[in-house]
Amino acid sequence: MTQPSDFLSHLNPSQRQAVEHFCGPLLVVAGAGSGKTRALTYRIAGLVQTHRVNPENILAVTFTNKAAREIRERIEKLFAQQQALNDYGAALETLKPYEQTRLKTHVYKTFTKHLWIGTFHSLFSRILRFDIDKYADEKGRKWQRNFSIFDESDVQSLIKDIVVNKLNLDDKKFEPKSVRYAISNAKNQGLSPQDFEREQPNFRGRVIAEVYSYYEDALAANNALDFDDLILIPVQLFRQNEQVLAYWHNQFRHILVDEYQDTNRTQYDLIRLLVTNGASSFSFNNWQNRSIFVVGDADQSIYSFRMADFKILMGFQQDFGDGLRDDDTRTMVKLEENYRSTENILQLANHLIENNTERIDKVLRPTRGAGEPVFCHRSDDEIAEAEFVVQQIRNLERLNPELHWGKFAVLYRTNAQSRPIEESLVRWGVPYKVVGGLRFYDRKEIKDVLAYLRTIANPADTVSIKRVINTPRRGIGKATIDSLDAAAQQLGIPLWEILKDETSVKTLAGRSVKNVLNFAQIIQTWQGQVETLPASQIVQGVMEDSGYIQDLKEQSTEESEERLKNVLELYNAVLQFEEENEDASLSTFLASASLASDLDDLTEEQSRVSLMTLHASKGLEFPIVFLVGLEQGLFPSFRSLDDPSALEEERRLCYVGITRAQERLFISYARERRLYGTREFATPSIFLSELPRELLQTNTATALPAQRQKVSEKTTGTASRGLGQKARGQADPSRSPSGTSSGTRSAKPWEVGDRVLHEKFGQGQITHVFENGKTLAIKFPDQGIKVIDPKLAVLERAK
DNA sequence: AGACGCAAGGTTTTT
DNA sequence: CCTTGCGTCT
Repeated sequence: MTQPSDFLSHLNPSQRQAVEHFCGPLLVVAGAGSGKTRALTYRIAGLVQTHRVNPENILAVTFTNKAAREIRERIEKLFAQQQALNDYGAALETLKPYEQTRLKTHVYKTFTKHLWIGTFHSLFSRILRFDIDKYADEKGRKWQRNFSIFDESDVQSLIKDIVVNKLNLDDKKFEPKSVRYAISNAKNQGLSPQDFEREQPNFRGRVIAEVYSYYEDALAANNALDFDDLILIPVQLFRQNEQVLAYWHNQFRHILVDEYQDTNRTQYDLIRLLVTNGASSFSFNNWQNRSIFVVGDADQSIYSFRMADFKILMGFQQDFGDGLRDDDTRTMVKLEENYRSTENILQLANHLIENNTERIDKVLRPTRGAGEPVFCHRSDDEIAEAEFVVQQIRNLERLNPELHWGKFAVLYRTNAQSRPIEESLVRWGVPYKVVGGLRFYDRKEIKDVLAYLRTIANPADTVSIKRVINTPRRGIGKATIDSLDAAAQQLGIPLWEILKDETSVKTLAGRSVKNVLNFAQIIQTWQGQVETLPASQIVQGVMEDSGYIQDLKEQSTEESEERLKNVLELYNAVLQFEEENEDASLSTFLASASLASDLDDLTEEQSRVSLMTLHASKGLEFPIVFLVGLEQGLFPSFRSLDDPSALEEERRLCYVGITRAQERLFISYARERRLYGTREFATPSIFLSELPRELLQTNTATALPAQRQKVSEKTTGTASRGLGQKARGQADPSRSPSGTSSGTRSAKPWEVGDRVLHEKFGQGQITHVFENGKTLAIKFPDQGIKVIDPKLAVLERAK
């Protein structure tokens, strides 16, 4: 295209240094509002245009779909602008709409489509769709390319099932939630079940290791992965198969990582493997046509509870860089000019964060005027606080024509704090939205439909089958499902193998045979179409055939109407997905649905006040920001009060909150707050005492008091009451390999290994005997395994 | 199979 | 205080 100098002129010297970087390592320390996305996008554009790098060789990793989308769109726009100058000699904006569209399509087809931009999870799930069949874990567990991705609730119930039913343990003592957390942490540190077990000194740890191992069995049996696996398995695959690693190492010559402070150990390992091809990173020195470019800000590291480790960012210089000091290094650039906030707001942020010890020296430099003073407000309680916020919003909106509701944000530490604010907003008729509430893909009806689709895409996915087999109600009760499932488990085959076999169903399903067969028929029909029909048609077909739509229509309650609407919304999402992805298939759609936090909210609400947690606010900006609930024990959270590094993370969270504000910032706290039903006196947050008085305007003459450390007492109320008393229904078949058969022609009981002759299926061999011979599993050479009732079938001994 | 009642537990949660 | 989930009852 044209000379890159065109767009370099939009950059300050530090940004330019980052963007002009070609090969080798570079750490970009990018303060809040310093234009890091700009640096990232311009650099990618520069790689392609100036250095003629093939877009397919560029891997840009983010943590959110939103960030990935933003980068992609901005690159597209950048290219389109260049192309406009080339083709028309005019700015893109001055062209006719259809000319703009033509340009953008062209740019997409020739450049952006080929870039590997996405989240860690989506990019590496894509890689696993190519290569997971080359992987086996240390116990030999294998997965296929049509794997399902289990969400958090699938995973939790799986773990609960293991704790209660497999290990017969008390789920009070081994809460599925905390066991799950431990397993997730293990995976995020790159530990397999065996690795993990070796590290466990005590009983509890070893039990968790056992759960972990069973959990992996269950995932493999379902041909399913959890979120952590999408990172961990590539790492392990790359380590065990050097051809696979070499392939991707060769593919991704230029790797960029956004929000590098949020990477965890496993993600770091993954990046390192791709960069170094498995060579020790310290000795790795071959930067020929290759780069690693990371952007991050240790001061905005707020996800340590999800195993993110900002020390990985702090170690970059030693890991990959030249390790030289700030003035001499050629592998680090700092972006310190802030383009977002007024000087008053920035000074406040700078002062606050200087109270942290663990950081990279960095000061945000203002580029804008001083602005209004930051206002710190004290209220009597949370109701008064909410009232204050809403009155401020109303006044500002009324007095400033340019300030519509969408320019305000209220940020809080915990979701529970939204309620009083919402109530006030409702009372005064101010429109608002709570960001990051219930996710679209977490709705029951959406999960139901997705479970149907997963059943079709991946028949081994027993979790999904069980979810939908009787949804909507089709007369398949618990007893029937248990009997089918028990047989499958004892045979060590997926439930679906039983369901699709008419004979087995007839043997096991009792009164519900017809219903089960109908269900299996529906699924099987659409399975046959997966390769030939577009995903949208399968979705539509299944939703109708399954009676799911019909059922919702018949209910015709307010709730079911809403659900119906959502299901149709999902169908639209599939259509949209097909438009945007030429490799759209049922599997790829399901992956994108599992990895999406929400539907693409393209109707960017301009007319509502935004309410969200501080965590959810990262990466966003608003002209007017309210930061509420600045009280000890709330913010900072009581769990951080006795842990210095946790307290520093809370402080970073506060720093994130402050730096969201562009024009005006309001901070507030209450003297008394309702918490879990009881009113409690509140102490002003320690963070307030760290803000310079002269930058604050207050509503009280009272100086903000020095904070008193209040350690709330944690209620420990788990009286465990012995082991779980759940009856375990089945006799162990291995204890009674033979049984008595009443209605067969043979007096001698059937045994495993017996050769039989079946009236219809011919020669076969018994592989299992259930419940003293009431039913048999017989393997026929052509028909596979069938579960058969010897009382109903004409069965002879064969030799 | 569905509704109702009670007990427990309640930071944050990009994927 | 309020929400969620499970178990029991009909």
